[in-house]
Amino acid sequence: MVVAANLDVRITIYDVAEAAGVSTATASKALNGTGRVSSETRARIKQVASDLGFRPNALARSLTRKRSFTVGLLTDDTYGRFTLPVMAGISEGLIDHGVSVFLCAIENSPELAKTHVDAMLDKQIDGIIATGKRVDRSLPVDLGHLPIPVVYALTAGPADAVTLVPDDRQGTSEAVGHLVRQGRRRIVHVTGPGSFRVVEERAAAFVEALHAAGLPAQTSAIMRGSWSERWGHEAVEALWSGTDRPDGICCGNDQIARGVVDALRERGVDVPLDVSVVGFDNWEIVAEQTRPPLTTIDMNLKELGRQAGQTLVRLVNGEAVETGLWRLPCTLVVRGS
Amino acid sequence: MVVAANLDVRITIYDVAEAAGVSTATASKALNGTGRVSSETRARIKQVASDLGFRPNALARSLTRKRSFTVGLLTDDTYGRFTLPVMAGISEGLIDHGVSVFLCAIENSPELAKTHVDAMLDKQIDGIIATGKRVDRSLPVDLGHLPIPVVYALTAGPADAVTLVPDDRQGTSEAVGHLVRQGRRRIVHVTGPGSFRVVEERAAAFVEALHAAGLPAQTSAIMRGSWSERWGHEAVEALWSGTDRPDGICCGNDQIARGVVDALRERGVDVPLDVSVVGFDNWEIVAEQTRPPLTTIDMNLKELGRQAGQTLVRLVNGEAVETGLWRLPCTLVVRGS
DNA sequence: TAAATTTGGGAAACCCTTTTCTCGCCGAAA
DNA sequence: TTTCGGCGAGAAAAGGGTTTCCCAAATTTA
Repeated sequence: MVVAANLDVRITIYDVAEAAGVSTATASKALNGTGRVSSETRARIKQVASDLGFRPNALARSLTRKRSFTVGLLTDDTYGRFTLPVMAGISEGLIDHGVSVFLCAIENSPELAKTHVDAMLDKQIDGIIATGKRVDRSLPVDLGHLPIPVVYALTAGPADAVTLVPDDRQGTSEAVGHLVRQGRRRIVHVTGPGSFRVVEERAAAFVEALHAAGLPAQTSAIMRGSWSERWGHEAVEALWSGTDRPDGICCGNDQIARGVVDALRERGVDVPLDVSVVGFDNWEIVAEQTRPPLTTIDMNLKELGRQAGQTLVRLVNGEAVETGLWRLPCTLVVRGS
Repeated sequence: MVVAANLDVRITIYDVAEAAGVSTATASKALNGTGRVSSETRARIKQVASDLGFRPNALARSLTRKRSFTVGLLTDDTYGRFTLPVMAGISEGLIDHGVSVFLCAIENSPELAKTHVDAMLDKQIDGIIATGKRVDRSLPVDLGHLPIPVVYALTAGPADAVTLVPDDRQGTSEAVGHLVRQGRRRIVHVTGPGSFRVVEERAAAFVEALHAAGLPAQTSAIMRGSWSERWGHEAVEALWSGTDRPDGICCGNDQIARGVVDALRERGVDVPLDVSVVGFDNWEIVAEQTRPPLTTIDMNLKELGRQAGQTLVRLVNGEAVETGLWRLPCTLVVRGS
């Protein structure tokens, strides 16, 4: 049988105290495990609280504790391809600590960002996580002089803050390493626009990885374009119109890789028999639908989000945390290409 | 010149009252536009508050007002293709009302969902928006007996609540109407698994739209499969192995449409010269990269999110709102297919 | 001019919890 | 038997606002 709960009458600590025949001070101490309360009294109060279904009002608690167990999540990425796994990781990593997350989609608008930040400050949030879609761009709002800690994830932050990003270099090494292990010797890098810092980082790592494998690395082996399938097609056309055709292609993202694989198939080049292709991002919707499914690099964004959340909690708790850029490892995901 | 703000010393209403030479009661009334205060006094207090940079502590305010100007957003969709635009719309539609949004990724776990809901209830949220990836599935938590209003968006809700979904029927009509206007007469529908309710709704609307156009509509013109590019390929293969080939294909989503278009191109069938193809979802990353770019149906999910947020606010304000399923119109987006 | 209103503003209670300070009591040491 | 220390518990003061009276002065009405 279901007992009709008095949903619109919240049980307060006064009710608990009265029912247990103690003062609210004692009830509070008993319930929170602070202060000095005899174990019998403590047990009794806890029992009463549980019987009554008492749940403390977090607002009132935050008012005195000056901790709201709430943090803000700022993002300029409504498209969400990168941000969403990060957000999910943050949410997951924080709920265990009883921390809730305010979502703020700021749309690249400084005014909107300020509105959100002010609203959250008024709500006494404990900290902020800033996240975006580009590691080399910062959000259109200055979070540097806030009275609360800020952690940056997948967006540019100041040097004296913690900024979490995927380790693009290590990820690229993994990709090249895989191609080398497949016996590939003529490897090229088809990547995005040089205006993206990750492009140059990965390009440098690409050259380095080839060297490490004892392979020649011409800079001509690095082809920059857009982050699109179209560019994958164009790159293949350019490569196959010459005589020095590659047998391994390391791509800047999965969309380019998809274009490359499609273009190769259309030319009758077999993947992975004739040419091996590795993508980047492990964007499953693209990687799994490619024929054959893409071997690619996963940036472990969910884990990155989780760590961002936990780092923020540590900062809020006053723990010392090493500032600067944290590069989190990427993982090779082997599929069919 | 920048004045160094005392960031760690919050200005309270006591400070404002003292500086203005009035009581806190008067200050509160003046700032909130309530009670009876002379217009000069009101103006003076407002000026003082602004000079001091006073911002009320939302926690303290919520404690007495019993309104926290915070709502919860529950989602089981960490992949986010559908949810993210909805979330962005919610966030945008609510910040104008000074309402912040708690993000809860519940991952299909009832325990996690309950943890989140309890945490938010403790934080005195004013309402909840439940959102998901399937209109015919509900979240793994019962939100029916909560003391606060709940709005459902893109997920199944009880009949006595407001549930917002895209108008799949109208969207399908738009798609078919477009094909008909292109002069197409032999139109088929390549769609997803029959286990999805939207599939059957769209199928029914497809038949209806053909009738309305005076075209014959056999049920054999509806081909159900998976939501994948692969299925698009397979469907084309099946269709073109017969003699009764279509000249218009209405697809269940953009991925299927993409597969269809690719398969047609590989067969040397020209899109849109020989065959017109319409997708569904307007998932830009797919639609724009298809060759030619996909004509498709946009579900206006951001607008749906915005309306969900505003509806929730109205419910929180005690306004009467018509319950049941709200079908929000879709829009045809014409591209090259 | 006296009575009845209206007006502007303040005192105090309230929202719910935590925390500090105080105090009585009991057992142990002197 | 007195003193001291520790223990358990409560009173009261935050914490930062809002809101409900209530009162005195100014204004209107009779």
